[in-house]
Amino acid sequence: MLKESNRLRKLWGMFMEREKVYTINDIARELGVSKTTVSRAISGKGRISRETQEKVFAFIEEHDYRPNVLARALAQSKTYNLGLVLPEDFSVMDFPFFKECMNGICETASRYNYDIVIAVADDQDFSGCRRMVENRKVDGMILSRSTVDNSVMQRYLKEKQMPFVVVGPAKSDDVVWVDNLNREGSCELTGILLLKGFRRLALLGGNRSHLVTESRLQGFLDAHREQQILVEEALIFLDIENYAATAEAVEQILVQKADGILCMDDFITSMLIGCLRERNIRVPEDIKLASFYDNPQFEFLSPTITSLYYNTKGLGQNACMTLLQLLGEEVKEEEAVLNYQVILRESTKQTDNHLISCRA
Amino acid sequence: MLKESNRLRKLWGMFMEREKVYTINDIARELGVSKTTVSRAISGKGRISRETQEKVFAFIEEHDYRPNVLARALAQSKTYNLGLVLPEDFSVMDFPFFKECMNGICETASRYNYDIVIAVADDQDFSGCRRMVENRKVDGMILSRSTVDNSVMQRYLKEKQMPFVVVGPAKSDDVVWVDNLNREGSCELTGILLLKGFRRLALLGGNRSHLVTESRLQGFLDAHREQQILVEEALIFLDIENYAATAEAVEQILVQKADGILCMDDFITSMLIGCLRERNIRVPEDIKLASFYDNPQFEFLSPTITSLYYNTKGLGQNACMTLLQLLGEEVKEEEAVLNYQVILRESTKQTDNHLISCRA
DNA sequence: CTGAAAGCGCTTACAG
DNA sequence: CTGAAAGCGCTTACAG
Repeated sequence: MLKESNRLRKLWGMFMEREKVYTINDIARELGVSKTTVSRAISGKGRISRETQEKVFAFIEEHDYRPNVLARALAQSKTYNLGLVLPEDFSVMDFPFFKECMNGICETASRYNYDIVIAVADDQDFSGCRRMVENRKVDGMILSRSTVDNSVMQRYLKEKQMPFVVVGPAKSDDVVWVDNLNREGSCELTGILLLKGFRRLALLGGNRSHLVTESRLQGFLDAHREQQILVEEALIFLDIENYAATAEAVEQILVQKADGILCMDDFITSMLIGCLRERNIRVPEDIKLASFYDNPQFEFLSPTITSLYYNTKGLGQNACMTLLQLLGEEVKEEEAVLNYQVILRESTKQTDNHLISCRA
Repeated sequence: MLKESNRLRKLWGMFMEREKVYTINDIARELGVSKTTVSRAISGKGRISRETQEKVFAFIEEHDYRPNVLARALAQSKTYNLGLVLPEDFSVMDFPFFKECMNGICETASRYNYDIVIAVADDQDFSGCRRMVENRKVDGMILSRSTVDNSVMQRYLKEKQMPFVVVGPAKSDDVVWVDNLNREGSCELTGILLLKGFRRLALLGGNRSHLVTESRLQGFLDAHREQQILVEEALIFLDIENYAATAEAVEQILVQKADGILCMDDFITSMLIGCLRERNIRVPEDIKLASFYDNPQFEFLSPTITSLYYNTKGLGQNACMTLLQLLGEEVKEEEAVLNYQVILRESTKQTDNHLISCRA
């Protein structure tokens, strides 16, 4: 094992000398100024003459000097790292969400010269999160949307006075969070379907204790209220969490003669599609169908599914900006607009063609 | 904006005093020893009496002392961070791979008290990767499998003498990499199908310049050779990268009367399923089908797909261990076994029932 | 506007 | 086995 290890290290030229790496001391010496001055020139804090600053900049440029972030971190007791907590397992349907969100977070973080450190953690086991806190590896944390409750972890972070932002709806009031406009989006999608003439829309939702379920339900009701169309209570099915529940709902939907089905998320949609296919019910010929989240996984599906598109990357950016603000960073950019877009596709087609309604 | 920022910070009690956090100096003073001694007790390096060490440990335990990782990092010029480079975009089919792999990496890293810092980067734009290097935020890097070539980034890392490990097949010899046993797995799956009586297996593969395509092709050939069965060249289709190519291959496959189709990856599988469905060709009644990677996305698919399962989490763990070795860390645990498992499901069913062949 | 000095909290030769 | 001291590369009152 040791021999192997040495072989590998040699491969990397670990024993070769590295190129000279400058420190603030070197610069000070070369330029005949104090390192205080150099530090000031770089940070831009405190008074400094234009001339001196330019001299320093020139040197930095020429020798490609980069301040040692570690040293700065120690001096300022700041790490310039943000923690990103991801759940250990999540539904296949949620992958695109996490990836997009992460891209947004990384992009914004690096713009402020912060890095993202990840931890896999949930309420059952947040040792990964705890390590970060105890080792003081991060200045703050982003808790990415998790289906399961993580209030224990949140309490821990509060106790340790570690600033954090939650992506997704928060259960408690004194938690900073960012989220998609679930209620508004749901209202928009429902509204458009109502305008298209649907009168007996069925709604399939997940666990009723999840806040997102509640928001989307409210949006569904809002849209009906706005257009003064009565909601058929018997067509609202919540707690749809498995295939059996979906099948049962489909049974009811057929009996109640719904003219369209709205699924609150893509997990439900995928189960529903399976159900309908099994019973040889065709979409959109026999029944129309729409989903609340636009999943790339359905790209190859036939028929294509009418759905809501959310700006998930923007959500990640906002989460990151919010956290940076908490940390006292001066955030200069505009918040990303967390809009949604209804994308009409084949699954709700009647006589009209593709039509895109865009709320800008 | 500023006001808002202040409100948020108050929310966090940033202005409250934090609990006393001990330093190595405090311990030294309280215990009446030098901080050198305390440092030695903690690190276990150098000679130290049992008695003293225990005294230090007791104090640490009682006051829940944690060394400041930043300070240690500066003193040792080590960050105890590993970079994980992810591509900006990847196919939906690859999500499970990345997540599993990441879980493995994180798990191993934290066991050695390292953290994972992520960067989104590829050859087109690896500024995220570059920032990490320039800011010296990490001790080494893991480049996760990317479909596109990232040799420019690799050259950069070599030049900067930043140790790295590639997950997936490497193009060049002097690169350290870990990968699934693609050739062996492919041979195994093919072999089992041949044993089941298939004689005219078609093979659908992706870009022929990808090493993984080559490995899986070789495995396919190996299996035929082992059982002395002739390979029908006309049934091998490479460069299947879009729906049109898939459709064309299907056309040929029907003409050539293949009795089964092997897809090299799940992207191809999903296109193939679409194609077959469009032409009303039933699986497994009309033709059998198997895929080289076991994707949870096909969970709900009917029929279920016979496929190869890889230990992706183990792959991540190995990648991390390999990197830690490169960094001179004494890796004590066993390498995870990178096995594969052929999982027979409905899509290749003939008269026999479910059967699982497991190579342990 | 500039600098000397102390400090951030560790590690590590070196000397005893 | 233990300790005084220098050092890691920055920042930041404080004094000029």
